Amino acid sequence: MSEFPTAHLGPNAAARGRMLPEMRHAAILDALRSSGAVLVAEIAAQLQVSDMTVRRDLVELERAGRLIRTHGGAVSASGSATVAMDNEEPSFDARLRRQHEAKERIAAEAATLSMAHRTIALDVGTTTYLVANHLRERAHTKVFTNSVRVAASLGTSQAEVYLAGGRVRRDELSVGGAEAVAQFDKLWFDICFVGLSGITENGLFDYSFEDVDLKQVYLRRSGLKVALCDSSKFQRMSLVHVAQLTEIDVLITDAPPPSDIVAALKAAKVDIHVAP
Amino acid sequence: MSEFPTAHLGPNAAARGRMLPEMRHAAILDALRSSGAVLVAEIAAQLQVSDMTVRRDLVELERAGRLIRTHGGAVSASGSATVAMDNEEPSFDARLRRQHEAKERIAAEAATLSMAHRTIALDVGTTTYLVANHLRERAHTKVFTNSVRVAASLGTSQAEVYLAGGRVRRDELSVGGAEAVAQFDKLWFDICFVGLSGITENGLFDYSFEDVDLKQVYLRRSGLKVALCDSSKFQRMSLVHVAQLTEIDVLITDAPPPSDIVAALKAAKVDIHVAP
DNA sequence: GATATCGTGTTTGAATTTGTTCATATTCCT
DNA sequence: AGGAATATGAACAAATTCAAACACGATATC
Repeated sequence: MSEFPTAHLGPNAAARGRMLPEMRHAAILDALRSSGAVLVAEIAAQLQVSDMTVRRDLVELERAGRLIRTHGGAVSASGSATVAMDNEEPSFDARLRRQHEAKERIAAEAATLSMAHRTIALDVGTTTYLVANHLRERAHTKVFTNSVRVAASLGTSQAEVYLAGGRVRRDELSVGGAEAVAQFDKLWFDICFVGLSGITENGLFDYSFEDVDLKQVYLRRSGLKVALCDSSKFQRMSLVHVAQLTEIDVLITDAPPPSDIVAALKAAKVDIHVAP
Repeated sequence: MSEFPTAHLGPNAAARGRMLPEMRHAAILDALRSSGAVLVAEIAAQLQVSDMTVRRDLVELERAGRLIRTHGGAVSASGSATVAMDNEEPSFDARLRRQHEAKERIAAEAATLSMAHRTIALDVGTTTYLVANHLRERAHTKVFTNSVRVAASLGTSQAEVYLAGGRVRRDELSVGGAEAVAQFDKLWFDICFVGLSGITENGLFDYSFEDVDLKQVYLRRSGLKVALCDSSKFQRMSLVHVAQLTEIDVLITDAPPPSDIVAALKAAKVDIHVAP
């Protein structure tokens, strides 16, 4: 950490010396993560800056949605769940915002489609994460996933959650590896929802080869195989080929795909759901 | 600090210093959850504020529908639940606030102790969660856990995280079950940190029988077995007996335990670390 | 090298919160 | 019932906290 003497008050006080705003922000969020609330005066003393500076930091952090300001300090955002789930995560957050409305429509449609099923497999990804939010009130439903985010989100809901075990991928917070595959390959799901990063007439693609193994497990071990794919991903290939079009039963998207993809999907007997 | 020792009334006096209104609200609701009813004077003494302030808090909380005010205090809103169950486990957030400073000191000590080790097993719980925050910068370290919270927290850090697979327990977000046990029982950890909810000369105790299986795995499969236990848990038994004192190597706590526990620990050859 | 820009600290007055006092209302006890 | 004891709420005072405006220094830009 810091090579300054420190040795002050506080558990990990980065004191004295010039300090970049980002370091202060990190310190504030760190304190918030461990105690759920911070006080302006306390932070100011610990970081050796004026109250006003701390307040300006808090304003900025609040605008970014990382905390909620109150009189005298701030409390943790996202309720006070302290799951550190909604923290920066540049990639995931950025992707979540991108095409958000389309993804939300797709997620709602997916939730409707899942109504009749009791064991649901949920892949990793932003769209599937939004699907999870729709399943919160669903009692007597078992959700199987390899996404730590989905597990954390549904961990406070009615649904029963089963998480695959194994190595946790950084940032994406997905679980992968042979162990996870073996664990889920023994099961059978009524329906699965698989996220994608690209679709062409040649099949389905994703950028992370670490997550592909489990996508294939979901597709192999489910009664109804549903792919979720917003319109920005049409005609895009990515790093890894996940599956052929014939390997899915339903594609949920937000706009009609180009005609060649439609033709290929028809040939593969895939239902196309365009979310309203 | 220029205040009283404060450690007189209440099992967990979260007093001292300034306090955000939100923290008071949380404390009130927490007390309400565990005992079903609260008294104005009691809360005021415990939080070191005037009665009037407590009343204003209660007015606010009543308007929000979180409780029902009575003469002299308030009772729980959703009357049905909250029957003063002592074996009931309070919410994660409530436990995180309770004895927070002590837990943070324990966590820092645990982090220091873990320095020399490369594969670390981290149990579920608030104290172990705080330990995780100290491991964020630790590269080339593998952390094994059954806590979704720990995995989410460390998922954006330098450390490598391995999560056990299985059923996710509601609220606590811990993974449990035969699958998880089998998965970790094949491994060997350099050091493990196990959280507790009680310790007596007869051994270690915990609220949740669902989490005990994995605690025992950690203790069975680790080179150095470390228990984390703040001083409010001395002489307290809980639902489940986790292990004998002889089954751990180190106990980290925040204050010297009562003499009979010390004697029993000495007999069991357990190192006692009192975090400064 | 001069100027603009950004971040920070200080001052000031306003807004919010908290503590205190004192009538009034409620509960408890005999 | 009556009356003592206590809780309550309104009003006010004191203490904090907030935010806008300005000043200062450092860095960036031309």
